[in-house]
Amino acid sequence: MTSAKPRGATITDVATAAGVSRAAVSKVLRDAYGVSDAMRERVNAAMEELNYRPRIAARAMRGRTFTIGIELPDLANQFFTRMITGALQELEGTRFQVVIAPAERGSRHGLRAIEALVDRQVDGVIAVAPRATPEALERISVHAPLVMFGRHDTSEAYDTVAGDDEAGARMAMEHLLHLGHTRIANLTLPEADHDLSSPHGIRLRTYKAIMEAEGLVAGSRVVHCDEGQDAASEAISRALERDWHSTALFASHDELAIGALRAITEARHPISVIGYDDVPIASHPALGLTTVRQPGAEMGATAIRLLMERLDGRTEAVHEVFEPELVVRSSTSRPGI
Amino acid sequence: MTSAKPRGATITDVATAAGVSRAAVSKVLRDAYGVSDAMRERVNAAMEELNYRPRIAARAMRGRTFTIGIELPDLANQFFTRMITGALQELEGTRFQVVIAPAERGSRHGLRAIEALVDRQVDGVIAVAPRATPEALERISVHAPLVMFGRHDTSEAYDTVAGDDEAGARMAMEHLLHLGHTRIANLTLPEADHDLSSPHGIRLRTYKAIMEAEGLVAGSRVVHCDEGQDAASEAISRALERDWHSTALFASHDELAIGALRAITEARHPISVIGYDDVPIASHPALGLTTVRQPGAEMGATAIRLLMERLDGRTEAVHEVFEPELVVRSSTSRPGI
DNA sequence: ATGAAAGCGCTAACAG
DNA sequence: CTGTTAGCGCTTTCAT
Repeated sequence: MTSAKPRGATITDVATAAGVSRAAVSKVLRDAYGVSDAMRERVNAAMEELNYRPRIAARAMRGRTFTIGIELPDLANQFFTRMITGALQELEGTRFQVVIAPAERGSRHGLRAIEALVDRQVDGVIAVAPRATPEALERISVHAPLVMFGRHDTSEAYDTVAGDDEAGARMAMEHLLHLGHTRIANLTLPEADHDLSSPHGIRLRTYKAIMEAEGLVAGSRVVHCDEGQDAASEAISRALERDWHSTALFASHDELAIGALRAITEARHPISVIGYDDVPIASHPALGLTTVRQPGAEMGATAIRLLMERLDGRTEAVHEVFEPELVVRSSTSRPGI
Repeated sequence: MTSAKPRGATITDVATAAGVSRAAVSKVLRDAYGVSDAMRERVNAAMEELNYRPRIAARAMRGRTFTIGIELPDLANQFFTRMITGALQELEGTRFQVVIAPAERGSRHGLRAIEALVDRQVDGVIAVAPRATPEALERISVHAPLVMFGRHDTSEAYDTVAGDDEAGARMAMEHLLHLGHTRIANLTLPEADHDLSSPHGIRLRTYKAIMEAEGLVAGSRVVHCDEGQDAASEAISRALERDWHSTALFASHDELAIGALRAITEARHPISVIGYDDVPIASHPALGLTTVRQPGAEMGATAIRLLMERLDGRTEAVHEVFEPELVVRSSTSRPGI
C-alpha cells in the first residue's frame, strides 16, 4: 500500500535508521570482518524495517556482481536445459546468480545477447554461438572471462567446452551402417556449410567423409532447415514429397530429429532416424529416439568451473572435450524401424 | 591479444581519445539532442578504436537499465518457452533486453531468483511463482514493477496475467466425461493442495467439484508428484503397480501428462490422458496429446505490455485473464485411446 | 553545440 | 570495533 514509489531505501537510509555509519551497513551486507553482534542486529532490523535491497549496480562499480551470464541461441532446445542444470548445480551454495540471455531470433550469431550480458556487468559469460567469429569473441573476452560452449577453435582469449563431434557423428553413422542402410540422408542447419568447425559443421563433414569412404556417395543426401522442430518437420515433409530414396536419416541434433520424426510418422514412411544430444524427451517410449548422448550437465558444470578459475586468476586458455556415447532405442509408435 | 586485462575502456578514455568532454560522449551514447555530426563521427571512431562498452551498472545509478527480468520455476517446461517467445517478440525493436533467472531447484517459491533480478536493477519483472505470498510480492513490487504470471489473486501492488483455469479444467473434464469415462484420476503438484488459488489449485478444485457433481467421487483419485516429467512418470508408474482403477487421467499440465504417458505406455495400460497448456511437443503425432491450450505467446506479450504501461506511469493494477481452448488429438503410438 | 561539475549507491582503504 | 572519505562510470542540469 505504499502510495509513493520511493524506488527503495538506500544504504544511507539504513545507516541513519540504525544510527550507524554507511560503512558499517556495508560490512554487515557483505558480512565482512569487524562488526559487533549488537550492531549487526540493529542494522538487520533497520534493513527489514525499510524493505532495503542492496543495489548490485552500485556494488558493480567497485567489484563483482556475482552474476554469471549464459547466452543461448534456442531456449526450446532441451540440451541447453541440461547444460544449465549442471551449471546451476555447480554454483549451488555460492553467492553467484545465473541469468540467461536468449539470442534474438534471426540474429544468427548471438553476439548482441552476449554483449548485453557483458554490458550488464556479469562476472563471466558462457555462450553458445557457433557462428560468431573468433575476433568478435576475443573483443568480448577483454571485458569478461568467456567460456564458449560447443566450439572447436582454440583461441587463447577464451575457454571452450565441447563434445567430440567427429567421434559422435562416426558413432551415429556406424550404427546406421551396421543396420544395413546404404542410402542415408543428413538433416542439418544452414550454418553447417559455412562454419566448418562448428559442431554441426563437423557432424556434416564426418557424415560426408564416411559416406564417401563407404562408397555410398550416390545414396547421400543433405537436407537443410532452420533451427527448431517445426522447421525440421517442414523440410523433411517437403523432401518426402519429392524424390526421397533414403532409408535412414542422421539428424544433426535431437530437436531436428524429433521434428523429422513428426513428418516421417505422419507420412508413414519407414525411415530410421538417429539424433544427437539425447535430450530428455528422446527417451520417451513413444519416440524412442536413438541418439548420441552428450553429457550436458557435466559440460555445464565444467563451463562454470572454468569460469571460476578465470576469476581466480588463470590466464591461459583451456579447451575441454567430452566424449559422446551411442544410445540405441526403439519406439512404440514405429516398431521395428 | 591484449595482454593486460584493463577491464575495458571508460567513457573518460573515449572522451580523451576523441578530444571531447565526457558529457559529449554520453550524449552520443544515448543519441541525445545536441551533437554535431562531426563530433558523433569522432566519438564513434574512438569507441570502436578502444573497444568501448558502456557499463549499464553505472548508468543504472541514474536511470533505467532497459532490462526486463523473467523468473521461471522450471526451464524445462516448454509452456514458458512459448511465453518468452511472446515477450521477446513484443520487445523487438525496443532497447530492452530480457534476462531470465531460473529459480533454484527446491526453492519452492522462486522468491530468491526474483530478488536477484531486482537487486540487479532490472526495470521490471515478470515472474512465475504460484507459491509466493502476496505480502512478499508486494514487498518486491516497491522496487520494480511486477507482473505475476498465472496467479489469480488481485493485489493492487502488481499486475497479473493468467488463464481461466476453472474453464480450462472444466473443458478437460467434460471431454473425458463425454468419452464415457467415470473413473478419472488427477495428477497434480503438491502445491495444488495448499495454494488453492494457484493454477494447479484451481484445476484440482475444479476436478473435484465436477467429480462430485457427477456423482463420481468413488471413481476419483488424486496422485501427487514433483515438477517435471520424470517425477510424474515415477508417480504414475508406482500408482499403476498398486491399486489402479482409473480409465482416464487429467494431468495438471503437459509436462506431467507426458511423464505419465511414459509410464502408461511402458506399462501398456489403456488409459486416456489429457494435459494442459499445449506445449509444442504435445502435437507430435507419436504423442498426440489431447490438451487444453493456453495462448502462451500472447500471454507473454501481454505481460510485457503491462510492464511497459507501469514504466509509463500507470499505478492501478491490471489483471488479465485468457481463455483456454480444448485441443483433441490422437496418437500413433497408442491408437484408439 | 559543447563542457564543467555534481551526484547516483556502494565499497574499500584508512583513521580513530 | 566503528566512522570518514574518496572514488567507481555514467547521466544530467546548467553555464558557456
